[in-house]
Amino acid sequence: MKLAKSAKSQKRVLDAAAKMFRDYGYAGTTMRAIADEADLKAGSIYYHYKSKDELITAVLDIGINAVISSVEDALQALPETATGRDRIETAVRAHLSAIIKIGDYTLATRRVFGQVPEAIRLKNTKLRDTYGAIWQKILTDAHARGEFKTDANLTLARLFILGALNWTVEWYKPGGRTIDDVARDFTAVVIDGIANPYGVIHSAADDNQQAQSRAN
Amino acid sequence: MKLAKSAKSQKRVLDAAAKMFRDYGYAGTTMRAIADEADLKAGSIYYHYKSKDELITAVLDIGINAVISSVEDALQALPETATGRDRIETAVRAHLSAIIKIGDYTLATRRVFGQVPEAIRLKNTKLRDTYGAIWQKILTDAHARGEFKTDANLTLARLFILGALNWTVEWYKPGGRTIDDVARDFTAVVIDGIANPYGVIHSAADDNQQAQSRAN
DNA sequence: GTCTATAGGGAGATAGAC
DNA sequence: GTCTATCTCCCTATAGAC
Repeated sequence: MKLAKSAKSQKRVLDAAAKMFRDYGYAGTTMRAIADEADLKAGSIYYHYKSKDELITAVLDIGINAVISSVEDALQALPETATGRDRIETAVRAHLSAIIKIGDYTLATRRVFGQVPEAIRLKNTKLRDTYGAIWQKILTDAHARGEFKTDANLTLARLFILGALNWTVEWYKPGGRTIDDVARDFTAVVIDGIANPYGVIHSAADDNQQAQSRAN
Repeated sequence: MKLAKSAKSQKRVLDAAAKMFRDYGYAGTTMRAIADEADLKAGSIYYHYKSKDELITAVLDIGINAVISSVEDALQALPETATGRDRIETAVRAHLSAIIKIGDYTLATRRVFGQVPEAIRLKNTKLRDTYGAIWQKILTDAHARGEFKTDANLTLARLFILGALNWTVEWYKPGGRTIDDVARDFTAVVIDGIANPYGVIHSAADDNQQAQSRAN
């Protein structure tokens, strides 16, 4: 699909805006800086966007929406019988994929969210709640199926998961660990924990037995 | 300990700065706004701090240092024999305590870190690495004692923990859940996971077969 | 220590040429 | 569609009175 000239430079402006907002924050990003990055002059931006507020709104919405739809699509592709573990791992993978594809937007979203004018923030908050609800559903459904501890604190678990996921955008870089690896290990921590299920049997002098017994 | 007049208004300026940086970001916060919040005039701030950069540096350092020393102190108060679980729960509790005491600084730190001039950011990065190292040590020590799964991905666990902890400052408010509750449940998720250790034994109507096949 | 006044530089946004 | 030129406003920081 070929883009018209207008749509093409509009996208250039949007990409540039995401990158600058990400690095310099909302107020710290000037229309001139965005224009430079997008290879045109400041005045020309106003042909595509009425104001700086309209630009940041677009960036914020894209950032969160991309993650939401990536995760939703991946979940819907799963069979009915998928377990909570399957769903968590799948959702984490989709979350990371979205970040890689549009990390500038996602990072911008996370970094400037607390700084934009209130009206803009409120609009975007609904989308964030939507994303939280997706995770809440994954957890409560699996809990209802008896997959989790009866007394597991699902709300807290969700907050931890979302916090950890929000943070991935700060450290996950393509080229290192694969998405699949991260998603698997991430899920393992949340689902199984890191504790040795056989209890502490170690004693500094003889960790041989330990290694053997743990190899089951 | 009574503070001299100078020290008192210096602290007022600092507190005001933390609050404004938190809400409006680095560039979005004006010296006038800080002055208003601190009940003096913009010009007077320069008697206490040479520049806006010096102010943000002070706020960033306080924000991260308070968390570091709170956690370090709490860990040192533990007996030698404390397990990884003890240490994690203690560290989480100390982290949350610090946030409650100086949440404005902690939030400011988290929110503006990505936006300050590079020189300032680099200086603060060392402190952040220090904090990461504290957690890494908790995990690797406990792992060496055989408390964790042999193949547990400690680096990822650390990133998970730090991400989740960084996020607590966005949702944890005094008056709701107690710090002790959050710390306990947080630790439970990381250490034990949320999975039902007895396998899936529940059936909604009759997903028995499904449960059996999953019980391996 | 805190004030007022202001220098000097950029900011967002608009108008009109091309 | 994009440019240049410019309006108006507000920023950081300084100087000197009190």
